[in-house]
Amino acid sequence: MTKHSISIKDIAEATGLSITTVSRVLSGKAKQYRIGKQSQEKVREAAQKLHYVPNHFAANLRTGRSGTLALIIPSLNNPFFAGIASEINTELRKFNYITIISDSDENVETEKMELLQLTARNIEGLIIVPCGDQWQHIREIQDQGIPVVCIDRYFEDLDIPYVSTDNYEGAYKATRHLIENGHSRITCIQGVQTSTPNRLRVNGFTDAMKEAGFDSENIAGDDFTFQNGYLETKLLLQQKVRPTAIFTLSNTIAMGCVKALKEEQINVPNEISLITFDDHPYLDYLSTPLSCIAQPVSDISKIAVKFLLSKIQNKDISTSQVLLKPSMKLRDSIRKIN
Amino acid sequence: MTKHSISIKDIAEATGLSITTVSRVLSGKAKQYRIGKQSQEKVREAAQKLHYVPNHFAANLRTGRSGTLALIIPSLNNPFFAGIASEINTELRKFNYITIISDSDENVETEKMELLQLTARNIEGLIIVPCGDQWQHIREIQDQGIPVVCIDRYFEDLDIPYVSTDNYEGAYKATRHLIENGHSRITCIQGVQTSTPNRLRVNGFTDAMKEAGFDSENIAGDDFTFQNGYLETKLLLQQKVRPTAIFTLSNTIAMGCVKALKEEQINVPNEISLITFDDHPYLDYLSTPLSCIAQPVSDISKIAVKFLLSKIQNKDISTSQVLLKPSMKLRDSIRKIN
DNA sequence: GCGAAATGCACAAACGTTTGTGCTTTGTTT
DNA sequence: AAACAAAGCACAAACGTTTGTGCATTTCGC
Repeated sequence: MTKHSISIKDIAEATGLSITTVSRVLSGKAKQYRIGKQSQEKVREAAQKLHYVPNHFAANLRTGRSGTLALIIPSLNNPFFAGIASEINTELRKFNYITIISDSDENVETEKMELLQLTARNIEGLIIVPCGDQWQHIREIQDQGIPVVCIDRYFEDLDIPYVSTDNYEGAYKATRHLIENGHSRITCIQGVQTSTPNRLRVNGFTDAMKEAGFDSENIAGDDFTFQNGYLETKLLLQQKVRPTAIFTLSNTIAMGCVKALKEEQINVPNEISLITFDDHPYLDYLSTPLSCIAQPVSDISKIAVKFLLSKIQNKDISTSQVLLKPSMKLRDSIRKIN
Repeated sequence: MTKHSISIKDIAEATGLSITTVSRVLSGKAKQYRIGKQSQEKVREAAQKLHYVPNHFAANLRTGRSGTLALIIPSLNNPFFAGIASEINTELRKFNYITIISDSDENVETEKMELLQLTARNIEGLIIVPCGDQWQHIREIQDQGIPVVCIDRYFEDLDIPYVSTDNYEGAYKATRHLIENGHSRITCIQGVQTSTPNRLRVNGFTDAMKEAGFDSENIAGDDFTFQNGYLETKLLLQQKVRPTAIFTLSNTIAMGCVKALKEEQINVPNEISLITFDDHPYLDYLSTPLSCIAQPVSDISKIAVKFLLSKIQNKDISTSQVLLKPSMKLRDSIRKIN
């Protein structure tokens, strides 16, 4: 019904003050520009009564600041990323920012498109879980003066800030745990090989295996997907000598693996032990509750937000790079063998 | 590095054409305003070379159209809603809209705050899963001329369009299925009582029970949460006469229920059968794969988008209200008893 | 070749804010 | 009472687009 949404001009007319004054009161600059108490009161009252809603577009056109931050993740359907999104969304709201969440669908081209769209909307900062090994377009954003923070996946040796898990240690710990339980034929099902986290996780795995004097070459797969986990496990089970344990490098891979194991009627952990990267509430209720390396999702998100905001405010361009310690959650998916 | 992001003015200078012409070419109005082929070419070339990125703020200030739609859901952490969000996000991108996803955290006040924020950003439409039984603020948005579509949860007898599942039928079917398998002592664990879907689901349950001549009063709980499912199941198990089957009205409730059953070492389905509303990939891999009433999430999302877009384009204010048929997915959580 | 129609483009206003600057009024100091 | 500082406010430009209108120039029918 409201034909024309009301502007500060309307408030100016209603109060008999100037547009300037109204703007200054409403944007909290009253003190700075010495607007009298009474005028302030009048303005606020009128704004209330007229249901004034500021037009961000006009304000942002003028100031260049959009009050909008962007979050790009590979997939909202992945509970791990959904968790991050939720956390970051609520965290940023506390600081009066609105977050535009984009789903790159694990596709670098989509990621680039999104990024273009987002810059057109003058985002003031970006938190991104890059979905490929390309970083030029991300770096470009940063070079345009827009603060960027990578989370989960990141690029080593680049001056883009990141906060992630100590993937090497997580994988090393998981592998050690399997070894300590008597396993020596362990297969690792990995994700995208070019991604840093995957590389580090694989390193953790192979180092632990080598240290123990075991074959560290049993690495299969090439994608952080359900399908990959499923297929690779299927293949694995057709070998003459099966592994005694599988280490999957993500929750999606793990679920595919579980599906394959179930289809082949392999009992976990009696026939094959299983441990995975990433935690999820559901893991507790699977037919065999799955042991895992849990990433500190909440901390990662909060620190990423902190980095981003401090960069936005201080224009502090020092590169901050942090790795948080993962924790191991033991459930019932690992059997001790002699 | 790029000191000052380049505008159509820069392109105008580069090409020797006027700002007007550049604008018209770039916004696809070249034909309409009879801009010559050559000029068009020059403009596009320059835009390319200068890496022109349009400033939405300016454009939107002028046109009033923001290219932004909003989606409000109760929780990104709920895979059911995350799925909807993902679907809608990608669907809307196809139409060159950007979606702002907001998480109301199952809190009406937050929902209202979000909505206010969003109107300030001139959203052109809203898809919402309302988290309470309050509708005034939503209705207000619609009255402002902004198309609104409710999904999943909605308000009966109101002229706000919605697309959801036929909750009554889903619940009725689930209950019938239990009854046909010999169950008569069935407890239903419900969610928020004031919500329409919950009410209809309960109706479906009680109608099926009454029809069969069974006690239809065994309804517990009051929240769509894990905790509620957990607690109510715990209480349930302390009764002298336990139900032979449980019907949970959401995936979150189901998981809480599963946790409680597991703690009390109740075997599903041997001791108690279980069926739930909402599907999820994980359900297949639980210790007992859970039978469920699956909602057509993808269809719901797509139809909602369709409604919204048609309303935006045609300013068609006819109220569209649709209920889609749910499907029953049988897994291994229901035991046939004599 | 003449008038009319079609083609190709530019002027300038407008969208709703923010903000540097400057004008008036009031208060304070001597 | 003169001089000056502080308080309180308004003017007007600017942000980067879009768009109604109008002025040239070309094309065409005859």
